[in-house]
Amino acid sequence: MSDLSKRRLKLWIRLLGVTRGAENRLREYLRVEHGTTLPRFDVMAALFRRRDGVTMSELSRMLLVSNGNATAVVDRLEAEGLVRRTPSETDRRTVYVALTETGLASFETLAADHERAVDAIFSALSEDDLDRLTEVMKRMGKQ
Amino acid sequence: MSDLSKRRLKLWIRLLGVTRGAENRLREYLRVEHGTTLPRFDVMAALFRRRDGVTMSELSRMLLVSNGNATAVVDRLEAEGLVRRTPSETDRRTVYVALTETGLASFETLAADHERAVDAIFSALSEDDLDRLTEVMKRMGKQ
DNA sequence: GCCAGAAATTTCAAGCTTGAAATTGTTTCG
DNA sequence: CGAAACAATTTCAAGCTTGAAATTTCTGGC
Repeated sequence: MSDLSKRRLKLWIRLLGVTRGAENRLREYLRVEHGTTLPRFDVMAALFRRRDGVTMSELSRMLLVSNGNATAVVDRLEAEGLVRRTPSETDRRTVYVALTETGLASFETLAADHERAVDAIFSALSEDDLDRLTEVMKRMGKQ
Repeated sequence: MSDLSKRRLKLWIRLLGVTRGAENRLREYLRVEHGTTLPRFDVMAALFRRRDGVTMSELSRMLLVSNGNATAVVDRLEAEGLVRRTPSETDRRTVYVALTETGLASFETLAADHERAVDAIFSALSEDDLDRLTEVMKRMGKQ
C-alpha cells in the first residue's frame, strides 16, 4: 500500500471523527433545546431551501438517503403537521412535499439556533481555513 | 447573523455532504464485495487497532456511539464468531471484547480492500491537500 | 390502442442508533 | 461495617436507515 493511500485513509478516519462529533453535539442540541432530531431537521432544511416543494425523489437525492428513509421521516413530520404532501396534477406517480405554515415558522426558530450551534462547534475555523476547506470540499463534491 | 457564521454553516453542510457521499460508497462496497456493513467494519477496525481487547465503554467512546449501540453490534459480531467477550478478572462489571482468530483473518482481507476503496474515493486529494486538511482536522478534534 | 419497460413512491423486514431505565458491581466516606 | 454515590454493561422502546419487492402510473415503439 502506498504512503499516499495510507494518508488518505488516515484523513478519512479523522474526517469521520470530526463529522460524528459535530453531529452528536447538534443532535444533543436539537433534542434538549427543541425536542426534535437531526433527520427531521435535515428534511425541514431541505424543504426550506426549496420553498415551492420538492418530490420525494428529489428530497432523498438532496439528503443522500434512501427513498424509504425519506418516506418514513416525511410520514412523521406530516403526522405532526409540519409538512404537507400534495399530489402532482400532471403525473399521478409524483408527490410534492412542502413545509406547512406551522412547519415554516417552526423551522425559522430552529434554523437561527442551529446556525449559532454550528458556529460554536466550528469556532476554531478562521476565514483562511474556510477558504481552503471550501475549495477542497467543492473539488471532492464534483465526482 | 455574522458572515463568518454563515460561512461556517455552509462549510458544515458541504462537509456533511462529502462525508455522507463517502459513507454511501463505502457501504455499497462492503455490502457488494464483502457482504458486511459499515458499523460492523468500524467495530472490527477498532478491535484491530487495540489487539489486546477493549472494554465496551472504550469501544463506544472510540466510535463515538452510544453504549447500547456498541452492545448491539458486538452481539451480532459475536453470534457470527468474529468477536469474543471476556469478563475481566479484576472487575466483574467490565467485559473485554476482542477479535477472534476468524475475525482477525476476516478483517485483514477487508482492511486492504477498504483502504483501496478509500483511496479511490479521495483520489482528488493531493499531498498538499492532505497536509492542510490534516492540520485543520487535528485542530477541530482538540475541543 | 397495446404492451414492455421505465419511473415515482410506498411497504416491509432487518439491522442500526439513541437515550433512559434496569441490573450488577465497586468505591467512598461517615 | 453499611449506605450512598458512582461505574460498566445490558435491556428496551422508539425512531432511523437501508435495500429489495410491490404498487401504481407513465412513455415509447409497435
